[in-house]
Amino acid sequence: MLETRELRYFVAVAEELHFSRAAERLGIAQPPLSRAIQQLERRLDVALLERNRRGVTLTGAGQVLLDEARAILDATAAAARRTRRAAAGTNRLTLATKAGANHKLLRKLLDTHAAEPDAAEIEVLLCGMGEQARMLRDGRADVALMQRPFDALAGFDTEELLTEQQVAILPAGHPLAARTSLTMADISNVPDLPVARWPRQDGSYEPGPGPEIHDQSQLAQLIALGRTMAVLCASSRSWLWNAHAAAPLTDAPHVTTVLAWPPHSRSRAVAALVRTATQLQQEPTKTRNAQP
Amino acid sequence: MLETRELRYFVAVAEELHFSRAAERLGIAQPPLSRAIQQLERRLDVALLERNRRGVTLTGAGQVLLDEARAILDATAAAARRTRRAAAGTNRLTLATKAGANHKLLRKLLDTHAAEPDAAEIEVLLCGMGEQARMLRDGRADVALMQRPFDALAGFDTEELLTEQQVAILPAGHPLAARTSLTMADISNVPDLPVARWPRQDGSYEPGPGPEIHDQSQLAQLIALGRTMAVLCASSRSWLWNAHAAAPLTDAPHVTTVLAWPPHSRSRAVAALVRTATQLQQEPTKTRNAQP
DNA sequence: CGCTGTCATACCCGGCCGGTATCACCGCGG
DNA sequence: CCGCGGTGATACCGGCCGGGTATGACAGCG
Repeated sequence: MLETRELRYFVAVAEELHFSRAAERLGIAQPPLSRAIQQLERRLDVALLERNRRGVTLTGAGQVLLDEARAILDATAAAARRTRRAAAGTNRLTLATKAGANHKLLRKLLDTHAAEPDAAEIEVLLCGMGEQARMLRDGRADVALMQRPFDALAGFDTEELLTEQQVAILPAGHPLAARTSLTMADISNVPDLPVARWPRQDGSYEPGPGPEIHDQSQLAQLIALGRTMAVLCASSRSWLWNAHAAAPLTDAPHVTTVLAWPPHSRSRAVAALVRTATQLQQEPTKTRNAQP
Repeated sequence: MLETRELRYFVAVAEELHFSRAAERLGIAQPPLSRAIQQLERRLDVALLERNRRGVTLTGAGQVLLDEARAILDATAAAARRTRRAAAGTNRLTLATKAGANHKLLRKLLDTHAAEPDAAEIEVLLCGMGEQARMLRDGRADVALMQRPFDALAGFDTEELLTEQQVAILPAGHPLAARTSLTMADISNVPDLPVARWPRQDGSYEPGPGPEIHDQSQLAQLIALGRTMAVLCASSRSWLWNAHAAAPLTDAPHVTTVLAWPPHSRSRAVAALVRTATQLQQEPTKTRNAQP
């Protein structure tokens, strides 16, 4: 059976592609690390690394193990955290959500849930773009609000909460802001107003003229200054400034906000919250496409 | 960081609720096991087990860790198996499917995939009821055909392939077999023909008059003998005997056959098969609700 | 009040994990 | 051609820890 320590060592080497640096990162000396990796390869009877002159490369099998090991190490950290939190307060939940998104929906979910008998106390954890997945995976959160198709939902159970149109957020003074509706064609390649660029899953940005966005307050500022525009779900209207204008995008894909949680979670508290959310979803008229 | 060994030990104790039996199962003596669990509890600073007079019970935190640990151990076994298989043949896939279901769909999927350039060689692994999930989780399979809502799809990525009606499979001579369509009400509580009972996720059976079914051949035999009937998806017609009859159930929920795979799988071969499956799904006229 | 069955404690031993020192090898530059 | 720096592998050693045996503490029970 693979030991956690071996996986940790292997991930370090596979990421650094350098034994000495990996050893330093792990806080051990290089020879024991070499030996540990050799033992791992012997026990699996698989070549994981190609030792060339000048450096190390991953074999195909090594790449597979790297993916698997990362997931296992995340799950292990998650197990420890969840166990500790279960011991601390049995009726507490941590909900991760994008900072600044879905004010109303979140408010409604929390209010409705709090009204239930024996409702778990819910701690809200605000995190940056797409960080919710990591929070769920490593056990810092029990449940998260995420958005399809933006967030990576692979590996989680989900409950759909709200589907809404996307809108373009523009500087109030811009000519396009006068329009009552827009299309993707209208907003692409506007010379003086490039579309803002969000980070991808890995944190990198695709090339383009627009500014690189890290969080919502920065985006709001840049739009207000007339430097960029952004495409967001309709409920983002709730945090608009006076200097902002919003126009629906008729042909942009709809965005679905979902409640997500780790699939093997059998927690009573998560189940209760999901049940609450399901009921919310069945009477969506009050929140769907709500206008400010 | 939690070690695999500790998790293995804890799972054994949590399942047996008995140190000596758990130690025997693990192939070690009882005292080291006691010590290991104590160390685990000390390092987590959490009480996992309640040692009463006469036996052991799990605390809430212990229950949480049990769930997490089982998932981690499965993932660890999966990692080893997948790594070994990646090393053995880089362009091979194992597909798990229910024995006897979806002949045509599977055949079409395999044929279409084999026609692709650089197609991975696909090994088909037939397994019993709901075993596919375990096969995927512990790395014996890379991809599986499963059915919603019967199979537990939590934690997997899926691609829908085929949605079909359910049909009642009856002994050919039975009066109900003459009907061209049936409802759930028609077949529930038929005195001389109780509905067969399938195992649940945990392998147990819910109580009822019908026989307990383990596999499809046994079911076929029992139906042919006039001892039971069963409700299955329409494509099951393809394996019917002369002694069988099938009638569509107008009000039974539809069954969707999906291709499922572990969410973090970044394998080229899985991606290619999924792409093939997506294309199948886009031209569904030939297979959807296919009648024999 | 022993007897039984439970888990915990005490103690010992061997293996392995990690450290230091060193080697083998390669590329490179004088 | 020959050191030199830098790579990972090897050799060896010491301490810790995981595992074993023997035994204890304690509760239930006849």
